[in-house]
Amino acid sequence: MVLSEAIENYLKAIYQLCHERGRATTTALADWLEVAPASVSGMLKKLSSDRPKLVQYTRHRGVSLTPAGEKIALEVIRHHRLIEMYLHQALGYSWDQVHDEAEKLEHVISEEFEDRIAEKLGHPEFDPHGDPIPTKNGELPKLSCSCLSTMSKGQTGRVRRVRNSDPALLRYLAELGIVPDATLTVSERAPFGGPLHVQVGAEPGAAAHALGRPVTDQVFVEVDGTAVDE
Amino acid sequence: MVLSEAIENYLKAIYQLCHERGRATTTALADWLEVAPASVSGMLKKLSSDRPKLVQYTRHRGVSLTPAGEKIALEVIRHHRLIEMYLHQALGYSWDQVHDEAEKLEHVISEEFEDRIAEKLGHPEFDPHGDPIPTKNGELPKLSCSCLSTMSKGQTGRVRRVRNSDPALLRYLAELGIVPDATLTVSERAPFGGPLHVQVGAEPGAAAHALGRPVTDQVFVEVDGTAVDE
DNA sequence: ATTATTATTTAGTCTTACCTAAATCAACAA
DNA sequence: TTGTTGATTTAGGTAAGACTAAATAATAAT
Repeated sequence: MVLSEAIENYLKAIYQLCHERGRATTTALADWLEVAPASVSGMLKKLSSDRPKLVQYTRHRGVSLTPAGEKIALEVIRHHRLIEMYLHQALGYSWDQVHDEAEKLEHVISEEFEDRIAEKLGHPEFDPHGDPIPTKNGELPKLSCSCLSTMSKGQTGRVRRVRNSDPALLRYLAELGIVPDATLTVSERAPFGGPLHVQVGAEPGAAAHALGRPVTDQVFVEVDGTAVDE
Repeated sequence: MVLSEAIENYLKAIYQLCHERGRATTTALADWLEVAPASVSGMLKKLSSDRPKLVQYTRHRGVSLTPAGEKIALEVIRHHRLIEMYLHQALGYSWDQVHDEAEKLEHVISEEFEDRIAEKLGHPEFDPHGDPIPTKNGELPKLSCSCLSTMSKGQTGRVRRVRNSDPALLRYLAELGIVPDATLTVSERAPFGGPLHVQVGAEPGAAAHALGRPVTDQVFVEVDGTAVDE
C-alpha cells in the first residue's frame, strides 16, 4: 500500500494531536497542517471511507486512528525521528536544523535506508529533542517526565525532552543550556502563571533565567529520580 | 523558484538525452520517463511558455535546455550522484542499490544537506558508477574514456564508467569483476556485432567472458593511457 | 508523387488535494 | 425555547500532471 505524502501527514497529525491534546478535531488539524478546515473535512471523509480504513471518523465528532492507521503514523514518526538523529549525529546538524529536513525526507526513504541509519546509530531510543523513536513494531520507549511548568520552587530535575520544533525557540533554549540531560533547578515561581525562574547546571549559585508559560509548557523534566506523568 | 518533482525529472531527462544521444524527442522522453507521449507534449508546451524559460521547444522539432534549465538539471544531477556516493560510502549500499533511493532523495534534500555530504565525502568527482558529479557551479569533471564496444582485440584498458542503472545488470557486471578501476583485456571480437570476449584483471591467463552489445555499449574504458571519446 | 508508417500534437477526461463561500450543526446563554 | 456563535460540512472550483482517442505532421517506401 503506497500512500501520498499528504495522507501520511494527516495520519501523523492525527496521531500527535490525539496524544498531545487528547483528541483531533477538524480545526485543530487544519491549524496544524496549515490547510483550510474544509480541506480537512474532505480528506477525513475520504480516509474513513477508503479501505483499508485508516481512521475512525464521524462528522462533527473528531477523528482517531484505527490500528492500521496508527501503524502507519508510527512508521512515519519513526522515520522522522531516526532521520533527525542521523542528521544530528552523522552530519553535524544542530537540533534546530533537523526538523525541516526530516519533514521532507521521512516520506521518501526506503525500509533499507531506515534500517541502515538505525544500525549506524546503534538503534537509538530518542531523537535530539528527546522524543521517543518508535521501534519497528510500533512500540514507544517509555519516557517518564513531567512538564517543566508543573514543577514547584526548589525542585531539581534533568531535562528529558523539548517538544517543539521551532528553530528560534530551540536556539534560544540551547543558548540557555536547556537541552536534553541538562540539570535544572526551579529557583522561583511567580504566581498566576507568571514566569518560572530556573537555574541551569549543578552549581548552586548559577544565574536564573525567567521562562514564560509558552516555553515551560514545552520542556519536560525528570524530577530528581522520582517521576510521574507521560 | 521552487520546481515540482515532475519538472525536475523532465529537465534531467532532457539533459541526459541530449548528452547521450544528441537530441531529446517527445517519444524518447516519454520512454525515459515512462509516461505517455501526449503527456510529454503538454509538459514541454508548458515549460517553454513559462518564465523563466527553462527549455527551448518547437513543435515537432524536439527540445533542448536553456542555460537556466541546464543549471537546474545539473543541480539535480549533482544531488543524485552525490547521494549515490554517500549511500555507497557512508551507508554501505552496493552500487546496484543506490540509484532508486537517490532518485527519490534528489528532489527533497536541502542545500545544507548537499554541502554536508559533499564535505563528508571529500568532494568526490565521480559516483559509484563512475558518472561525473557536477560541481556547485555546474562544471563536469572531465572523463576521458571510450565505449567498450569500440575496443579491438588485444586492447587493454581500465573501467571508468558504467552508464546504466539497472540493478540486475549492475549485479551481473559486479559478479564478473567489471566495476570502475578494473582492468579489462579484449581477447576476442566476433564480427557483425557479435559478442566481445574480455578478460578481467591483470593476469594473462584469466578466463574470458562473452559480452553482448547491450552490455558493452554501457561500459566505458580508458584504454592503456591513451584515451579518446567523451 | 503518392501512400504507408511513425512521431507528435490536440482535445477532452480523470484524480489528488487544495481553495472560497455558503449552509448546517452543536453548544451554550438568554 | 430561541438565538447566537463557533465549528464543521457541503457545494462548486482550480491547478498539476497524468491518461486515451483522434487528428495531424514528418518520414520513408513504393
